Amino acid sequence: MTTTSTNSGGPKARTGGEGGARRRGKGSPGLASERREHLVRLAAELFAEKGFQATTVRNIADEAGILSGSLYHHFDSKESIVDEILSGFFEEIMSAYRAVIDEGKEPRETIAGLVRIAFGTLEPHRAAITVMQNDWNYLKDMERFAYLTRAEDEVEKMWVSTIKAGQEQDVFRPDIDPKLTYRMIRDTVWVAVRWFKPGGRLNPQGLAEHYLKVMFDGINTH
Amino acid sequence: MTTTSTNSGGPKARTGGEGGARRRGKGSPGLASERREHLVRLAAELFAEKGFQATTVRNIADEAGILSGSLYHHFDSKESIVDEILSGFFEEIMSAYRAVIDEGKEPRETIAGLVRIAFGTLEPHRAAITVMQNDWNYLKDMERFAYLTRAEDEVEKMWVSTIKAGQEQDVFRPDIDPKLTYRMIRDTVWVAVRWFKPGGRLNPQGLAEHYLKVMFDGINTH
DNA sequence: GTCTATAGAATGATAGAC
DNA sequence: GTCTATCATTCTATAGAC
Repeated sequence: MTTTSTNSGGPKARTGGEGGARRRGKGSPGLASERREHLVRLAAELFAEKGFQATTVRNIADEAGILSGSLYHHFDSKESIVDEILSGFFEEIMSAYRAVIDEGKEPRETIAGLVRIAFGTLEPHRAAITVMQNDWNYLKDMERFAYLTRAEDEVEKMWVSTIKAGQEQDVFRPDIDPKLTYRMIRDTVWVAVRWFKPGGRLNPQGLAEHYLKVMFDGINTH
Repeated sequence: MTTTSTNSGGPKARTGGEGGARRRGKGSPGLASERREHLVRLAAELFAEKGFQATTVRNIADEAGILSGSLYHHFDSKESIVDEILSGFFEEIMSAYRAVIDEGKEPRETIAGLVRIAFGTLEPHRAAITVMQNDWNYLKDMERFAYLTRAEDEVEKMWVSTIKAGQEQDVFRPDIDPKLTYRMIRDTVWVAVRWFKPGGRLNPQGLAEHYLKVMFDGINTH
C-alpha cells in the first residue's frame, strides 16, 4: 500500500498558481482538476447516503457514467476519496475555528461564534459531515485518518477553555461541567445534519440562532 | 437506488405483527435460548464497534469461537441478528415512553421523564443505540426495518405534543420551535452513546440531570 | 450444535488497448 | 480519460457429515 500521507503534519501550504508545473500523485488532493472534484462530490453524496463501506467503487463509477476501473485513473483507492472529502472539510473548519479563538472576544461571544461556524458548514459540507458522523468509528483507527482524532482534540481544547473562562468571568453557570457541555453542544450541532434539508423552513443561520437561544437561556419561561 | 433485495425469492411472510409475541428464527421457536442471546450480544458489540456492514459473519463466529457456517444454525441471516438487536431495544423504550405519556403529568415533568428514560437506556442498550445511530441510513429503507421509521414517528408525536402543551400552559418559551427542539433534545441524548463510558465520572442519571438543568435553564448565569 | 466444504456473487484493484 | 477484461479476495449463505 502506498504510504503517501496526504496529511503529513503541519499546515498545508497552498503554493503556486494553476500552472500545474508540479503534479501531485493520484491519491493526493491539491491542484485538483475539475473532473476530479466532480467525482469527489459524487462519491461524497453516495458515502453520505449509504455509508462508506456500503458504497462500492462501482456505485461511484455508475454515478459518474464511467466504469469502475476508470476511477483508478483519478484515485489510488476508495480510501483516498473519502480522505479527500474529510481533509478538505477539516482544513476549512479548523481554520475558521482558530480565527474565532484568535479574535479573543468574551466567552459568550466566542461560543456563539463557534456555534455559528459549525452550523454554517451544514450546507456546504453536508455530505462530509454525514460521513464523519456515521463512519467515524471505522475510520478513526486507521493511521491515514489520524488527523481526525488530532483535530477533535484541538477543538475540544478550544471549547472547554472558553467555557471555563466564561465560568471564571461569571457569565456561565458554575454548576455545569465544561467538557460535558462541550460534547453536548458539539454533538447537537453536527447531528442536525441528519435531518437538515437545504431550502427547508430554517436555514443554517436560523438553526444556529435558535440553538444559541436555547443553549444560553433554556426552554423554560422565566 | 440500488435494489438491495438480497432476499432470494419466497414470500415475505411477516408473521407476528405489533403487540404479538415476536417471531424467533430457526432453531428455537418461542423460547430464546441462552446460547442464542449470547451470540446476539456478541454480534451487537461488533456491530457497534465496526458498523453493521463492516462486521462479517466470520467476525461474529470468531468471537463466539465457532465457524461462520455454524451461525446459520441459530439465525437466518446477518440481517436477522441486527433485527433482533434493534427490535428488542425499540420494544423496551417505546413501552417506557408510552408509560410516561400515559401518566399524564404536567409538560415539564413529562419531558424530564422522557429524557431520563432515554439516558437510562444508554448503559443497558449501548450497543443497540450505537448501531441505531450509525447504521440508521442503511437500515431504514429496508422493508424489514420499517418499524424503525414507524417508531420514530410515534416518538416525535409524543415529544412535540408535550412541548406544545408546555407552551400553551406558559411553562415553555413561546419562541422555540417544538419540532426543532424535540430533534435537538433527542439527538443530544442518543449521541452521548459515542463518548459515554460505563463506570466513568458520571452515570447515566447524572448525565440526565445535568442535561435537564442546561435544557430547562440554559448555561447563562441569571 | 458444530464442522467440512463449497457455491455463487460481489468487491477493490490492476494491466494494457484505444 | 475511458474501456475491456480479469484477478485475487472476501463475502453471505447452504448442504450434509458427525
